Amino acid sequence: MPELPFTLDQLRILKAIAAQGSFKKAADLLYVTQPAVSLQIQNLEKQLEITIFDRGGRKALLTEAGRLLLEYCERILNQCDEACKAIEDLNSLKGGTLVIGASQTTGTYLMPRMIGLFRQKYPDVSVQLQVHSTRRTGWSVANGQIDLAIIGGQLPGDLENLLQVIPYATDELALVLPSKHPLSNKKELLKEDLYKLNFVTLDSQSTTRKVVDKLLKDSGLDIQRLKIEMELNSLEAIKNAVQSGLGASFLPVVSIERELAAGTIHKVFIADLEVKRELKLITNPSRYTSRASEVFKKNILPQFASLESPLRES
Amino acid sequence: MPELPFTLDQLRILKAIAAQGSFKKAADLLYVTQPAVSLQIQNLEKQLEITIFDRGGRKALLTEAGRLLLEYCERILNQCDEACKAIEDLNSLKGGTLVIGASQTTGTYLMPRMIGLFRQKYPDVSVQLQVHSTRRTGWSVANGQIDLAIIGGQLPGDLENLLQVIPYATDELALVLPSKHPLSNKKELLKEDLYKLNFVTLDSQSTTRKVVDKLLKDSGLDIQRLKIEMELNSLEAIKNAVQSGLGASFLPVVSIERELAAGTIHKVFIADLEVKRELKLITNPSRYTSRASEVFKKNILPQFASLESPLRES
DNA sequence: GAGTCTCCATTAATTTAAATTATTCAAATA
DNA sequence: TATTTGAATAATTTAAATTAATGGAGACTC
Repeated sequence: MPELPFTLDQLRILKAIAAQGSFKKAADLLYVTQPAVSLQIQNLEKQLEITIFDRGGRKALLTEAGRLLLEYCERILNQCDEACKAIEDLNSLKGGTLVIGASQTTGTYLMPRMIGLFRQKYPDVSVQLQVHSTRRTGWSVANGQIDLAIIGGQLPGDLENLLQVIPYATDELALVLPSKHPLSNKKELLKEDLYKLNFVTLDSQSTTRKVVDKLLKDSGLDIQRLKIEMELNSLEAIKNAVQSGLGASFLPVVSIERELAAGTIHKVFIADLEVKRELKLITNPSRYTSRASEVFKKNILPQFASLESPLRES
Repeated sequence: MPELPFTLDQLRILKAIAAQGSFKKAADLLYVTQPAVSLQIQNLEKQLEITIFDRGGRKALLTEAGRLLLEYCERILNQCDEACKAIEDLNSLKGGTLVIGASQTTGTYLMPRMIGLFRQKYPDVSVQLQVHSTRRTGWSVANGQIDLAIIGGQLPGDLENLLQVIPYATDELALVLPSKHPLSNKKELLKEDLYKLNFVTLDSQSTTRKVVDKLLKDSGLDIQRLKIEMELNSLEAIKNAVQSGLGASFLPVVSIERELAAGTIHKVFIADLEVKRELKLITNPSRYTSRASEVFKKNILPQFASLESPLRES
């Protein structure tokens, strides 16, 4: 790899002299002294083994070699300016990309609203949302493919230490019934009532399903006795199934806001049982945090966080 | 004019690290120490207020900002390389332009051969020949529009001091007669014989004409008594006129080599009279001398110079 | 899982380079 | 010829880069 025979400063000086037609004026323009300019040009001429300026008369005139160099000089300096601008844009969030990871639920119901708000504030940052399993999302954050993510499940142990995990919000998994279900007008059910219901659930691989199962089990219920009508792999499908009267389900409240308002499904409380899960923000502390990521974490997330979230403080 | 937030060296280092995936390897590649690389990148990051590399693991990975900068970096460095190559080409005469000035005579009969030889040796240098009066050529050399010139006449006094004038060759202005002229078979004429001839001459403005007039006058001839059949402004026209038997003329020998060989015109000597003029090389010592000009002066001109020329020495 | 190796960051000391001031030189203007 | 303006030069000061040595964190070895 060859050494560079000139510096950007020298090119800048060359350009200034060419524009001003004088070493002195160029020096004034660049806020340096005239000898500094003279020396830099001398160095440049020495290194390139060419004469750049005719210093004959009152004005400094370009030689042929000087004109040739000036052409490249202009192009190079323009590229530099452009690079600076691009970097500035990136810093001021007028560009760049933010990659957000999320689980199915948050990715479907929460993230779109967050991203909408973010894009409203920073329309020039392109945002990419990657909806994957908790596990895969965790790994993506670990190796830098994702800037930050919201997950609802439990990370594998090794990732737990590697990543920064901040409790972000509490997501209630509400028991919902078809609106014409006999139990749907009751304010509160007993745990035992659950055994009378037919459930439409997520498939058993899903993090949300696992969370629900664990909570029900922990509260003393025998989940084997619960009747599962069908297992679907999409929350939307489950919602439709419930609305169609096919059964009950535990669904994240964020996913059924519209349906609850429209009255097409009913949410019922269960005595002594709250099915809730912690949504957690995960980031990779050992990796570079982009401005966009920083801003998203500081300004956007708190607006959607529940009251208990540590993010509320910032 | 804003200060530049980075240097070419920094960009070079950035590129090397990105290519090698390691600070150390980049340092080795660039023949500098590792801390030098680290510091340069730190400065770059500080100045641009961005993080360029993820130094998390074993490898140095580019951040988004880093990738953005690298793109510009490559473009800028490419331009720099191109500029270097262009300058090198210019230095090694693989490019550039040589502007040569000449009077009518040398421009028509001498220069084309010289330029041919030059172009044979340096086919990538474009050569421009400007045929003008001695006066105008002198001024063009003075203000740098012409790199070097061969003139046959006398420069205005003010230019004489400003420019470097080197005697280059002696150009004989031979007396030529139509081949069927009664005097054309004589070996030598007497000065008085000139009064018997009809002359076809250049117009009285021309330098060559003035030179001839002066020499004849100095040798004791009364130029008023010489019969001038016609005045033409082109040597070629005069040659044709002589060949057609319209009269005699003093013509530069270089311009009539072919005609003498073919015997279509005759050259005759005059006793006690040599009509000769000095062809002079003029250059501008206060101006930059291009490589092409240097080479032309040193390598090409001597090959066509007469024995007495100082250029023969070099 | 302890040790070693590799790689990046940091610090201090030296060296090198660059900018500045002051001065000289040259050319153009009056 | 005297005066002014611009560029080159010399010497000092100042800043910056390099070197060398140290420290720390991850990765491979046994």
